[in-house]
Amino acid sequence: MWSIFSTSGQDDGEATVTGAARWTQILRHTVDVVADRGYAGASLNRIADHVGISKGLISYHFAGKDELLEALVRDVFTRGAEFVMRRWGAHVPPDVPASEALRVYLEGNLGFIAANPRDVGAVVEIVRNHRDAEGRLVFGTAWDEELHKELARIFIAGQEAGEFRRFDPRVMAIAVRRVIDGFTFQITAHPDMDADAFTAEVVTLFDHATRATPMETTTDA
Amino acid sequence: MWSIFSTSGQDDGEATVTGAARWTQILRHTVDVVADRGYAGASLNRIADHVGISKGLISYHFAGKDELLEALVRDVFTRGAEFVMRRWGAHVPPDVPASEALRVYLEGNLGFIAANPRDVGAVVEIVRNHRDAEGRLVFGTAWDEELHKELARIFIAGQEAGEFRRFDPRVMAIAVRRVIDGFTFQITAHPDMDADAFTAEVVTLFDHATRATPMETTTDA
DNA sequence: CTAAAAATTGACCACATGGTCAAAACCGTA
DNA sequence: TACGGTTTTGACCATGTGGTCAATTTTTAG
Repeated sequence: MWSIFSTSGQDDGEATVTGAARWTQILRHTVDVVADRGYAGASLNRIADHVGISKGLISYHFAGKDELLEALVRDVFTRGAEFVMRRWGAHVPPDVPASEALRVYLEGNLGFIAANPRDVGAVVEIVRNHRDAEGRLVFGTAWDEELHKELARIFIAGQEAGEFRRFDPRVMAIAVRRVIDGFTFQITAHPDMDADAFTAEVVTLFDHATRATPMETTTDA
Repeated sequence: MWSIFSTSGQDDGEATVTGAARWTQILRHTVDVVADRGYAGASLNRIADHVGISKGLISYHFAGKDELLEALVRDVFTRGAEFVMRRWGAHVPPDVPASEALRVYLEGNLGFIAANPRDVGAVVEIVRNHRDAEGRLVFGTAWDEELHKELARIFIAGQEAGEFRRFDPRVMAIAVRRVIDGFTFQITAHPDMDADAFTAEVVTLFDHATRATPMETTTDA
């Protein structure tokens, strides 16, 4: 699970302590700039100004803007994966019912977002906008594909166990991911919202959406 | 309903036939460029090249890039509203059950997207990215707010009628809108997908998500 | 204390951006 | 044909972009 990037933790190629600190500092400020000026507004100049350093220094620590953004995405993603896995390990014994797995998945993801809204916001912005020279999304497609496959596995397991009704796992996966990402926007736009209440609503929503109705609990079609 | 823009139909300020034709032509090509190069990749130069005219001519027909993008959004939005309203009028007699209203809402929206994926894709791209000089989203917030309110009305009606279970109408509205917009991305990434099947799945999903379970059909808490 | 290494600056580059404008081409019509 | 309005171009502008690099400061180690 969670395997788009094979990286483990800090992939920060900086040798010295100073270097690593700057590296982190630049990433943190990049998050801020992207989060409140958007992908298009996050120029190297603006980021440098925001950090309080010269633009050249960014180039000293990162090969180019692409690498900076990639590092940002990788960093937040890795932390998110750790966060979710920690919860998973704590709450999910082997062979849990799929509905439990789904609940933990949702709570984990929404929990991480609630705790790091700006970071996740920046990542979403980048994933949704960063393109190569030919105009193809750099992360976009593969990213979604991976996350959807992951969820689909949970759904299929639940359907085979008769726990979930029959539905297209792909469509349900899209719905779940879309709602999760939507939460990022919501919490950004309304920072004072009740994240736990939102989470509870979403969990219930998808519980109803997936669970087999008593009469449908039969075997195959 | 559907009232962010008070405009009715073509707001095209062009007096002559030629002018109106160019106006439309530029908008159509802008859709194409935004749809496959993204918001950031849609420069006036690229749009002009794509149309086969000089950049200056765009400025002749539109006061600026902002106005061009606004016109684009308004145009597609208006057509979408008409599309949905037509279906509504055809299929929805007064005092329909809320579940029917929701179904028609979903089918209308997804139907329009399936019929005009690139146009809607471009609009989503613009709405999600276009910012003013201070970095605030120009459409983003108000846009969502309006659409959510609309859906919330349906949900509240359904809950008052005992047809829907008790849930936060706001959260459900967010979920519905997120899934609808997600469909735009899906159909863009996989143009050969089965839109009707997807629609059916989504309708079922939200039917389960909203409908009151037999035992819950009671009155208030 | 000194010399090498690391970190940092600021000037610079080629290029793209949105926007302007005078000149030219096009057009209907008197 | 000549006029007047509309349409269209292409050169131009100020600004911003990502990126480079020699020169400089700061840190580290011998």
